[in-house]
Amino acid sequence: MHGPVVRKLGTLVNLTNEEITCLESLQTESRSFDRHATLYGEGDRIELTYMVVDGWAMRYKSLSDGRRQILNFILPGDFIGIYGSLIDTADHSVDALTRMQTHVFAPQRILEVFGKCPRLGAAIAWTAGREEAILAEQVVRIGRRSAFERTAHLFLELLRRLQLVGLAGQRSFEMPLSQDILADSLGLSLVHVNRTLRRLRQSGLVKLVDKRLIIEDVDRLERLAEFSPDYIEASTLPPATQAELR
Amino acid sequence: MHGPVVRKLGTLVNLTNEEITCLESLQTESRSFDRHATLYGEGDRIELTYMVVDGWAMRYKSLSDGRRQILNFILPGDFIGIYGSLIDTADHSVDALTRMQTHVFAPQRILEVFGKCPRLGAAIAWTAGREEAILAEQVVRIGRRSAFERTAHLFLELLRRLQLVGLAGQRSFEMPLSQDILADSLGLSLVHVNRTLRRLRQSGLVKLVDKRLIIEDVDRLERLAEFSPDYIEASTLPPATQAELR
DNA sequence: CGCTAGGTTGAATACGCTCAAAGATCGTGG
DNA sequence: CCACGATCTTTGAGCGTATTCAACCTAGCG
Repeated sequence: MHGPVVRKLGTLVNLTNEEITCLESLQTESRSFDRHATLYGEGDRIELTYMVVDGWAMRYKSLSDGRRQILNFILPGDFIGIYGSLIDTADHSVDALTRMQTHVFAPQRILEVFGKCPRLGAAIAWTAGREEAILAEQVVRIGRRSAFERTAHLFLELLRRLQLVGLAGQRSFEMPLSQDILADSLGLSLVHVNRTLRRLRQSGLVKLVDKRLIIEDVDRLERLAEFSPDYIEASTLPPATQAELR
Repeated sequence: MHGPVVRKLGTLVNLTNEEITCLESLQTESRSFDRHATLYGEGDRIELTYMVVDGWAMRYKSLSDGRRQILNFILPGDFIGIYGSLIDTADHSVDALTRMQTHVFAPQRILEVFGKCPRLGAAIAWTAGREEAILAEQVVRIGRRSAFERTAHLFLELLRRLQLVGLAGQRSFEMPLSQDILADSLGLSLVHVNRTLRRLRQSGLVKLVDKRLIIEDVDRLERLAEFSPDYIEASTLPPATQAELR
């Protein structure tokens, strides 16, 4: 069984054995983190790149008076610090939200992959593009959606992203997020998140059992939140690139 | 005199003549757009990449009921559709905010540059990373700052970005944005933007003459908005990459 | 058993929104 | 060159969504 990274990149291009070997060359060293561990903080030099095998993390920024905004959530299959070879100090922090398991390597290793396995390199670059698309959707969510829509929309995004790596069912997934964390992601107050969740529950749209989020009617919630999953899934690399990278 | 792209990339790496030639190979074909022209819309195939020589544009998403959120502003020196070789349909739209002048080329040309002039390629890739950093800052701005801080913060961002390409003075620049556009960038209503601008004016922080924004006291405004320009400027490429790309 | 982290609820307040209408500015055609 | 329409700005009034403050409840863990 392959890890979440292979699974995710595999939906994009059919990885050859050589490419899988190439990817595995990045997976020589493992490192795990406890909940609340800080992988790196604002201003730190970025010396390492991580591939997340298991667990959740968050990328965030803090203001001096304690306000905090979560930029996005990092899930299994995601990379942390891919831009390490291009940017030397971090402009945000990354904390583990659960216990995490990762592979670590030097950022320059990515550049080597581009040379050796260009098609795999393209798939990894695509990953970076998708990350930007997720960030863009986060801007719209916070800027132009109501608290109700925002929350629903985030849940649907998490559902889809987790499905892509085989960690969510048709309509449910483990969600290790406190309301406090949700608030800082959604740009809302903790109290208002609590009330919004209640509304979502009372409308029969979601159920929350233990830490598992169950979406009662995915279609209805998608319509309500005007959610479209295009920005998450890989269609394929455009034909031009496919040809270019042979 | 070189264009804004050379100027911007030049702050990052000292471009050799060969690299400048390499960059100029992307500037063979020009195209200009009228104000309000749509470069591409959500769902369109991305077939071309643009380098902006002059004029402003915006990247935005719309909801079905007419709500609109601007993701970021595109200024001279910026690229549009760099991910063209990786993503085949656009998940957002790009409209010209003023008359624009650009250079166009096929997305795959970027890949060629990576091969021929790797250091220049790295500088262009850095550009993409910076774009993500700007988007991240937009998330924080909208999610966790007050209307007053938001507006001030955006103005400072625009000042710095324009200074980088030589299009702003020490404390002022041409800003071709209506309040309606500002509102959709800041996640506020038009009316509230108007009132916020008045407050900024009455506090003696900014002045708006014709379409020129003058920041009365940049330091004070930066402190007030908790603005730090690190995410905009190039420090340098990290040493590891410099070595790698020789 | 007591502490801490997280969840729930109420009450009062405030920030920003909507609706509405009236000026100002600019480009264009008569 | 002026008049007209279109676009953009300004202001008032009332409202609503989301915030703050505060308290209490619950579960898990040492």
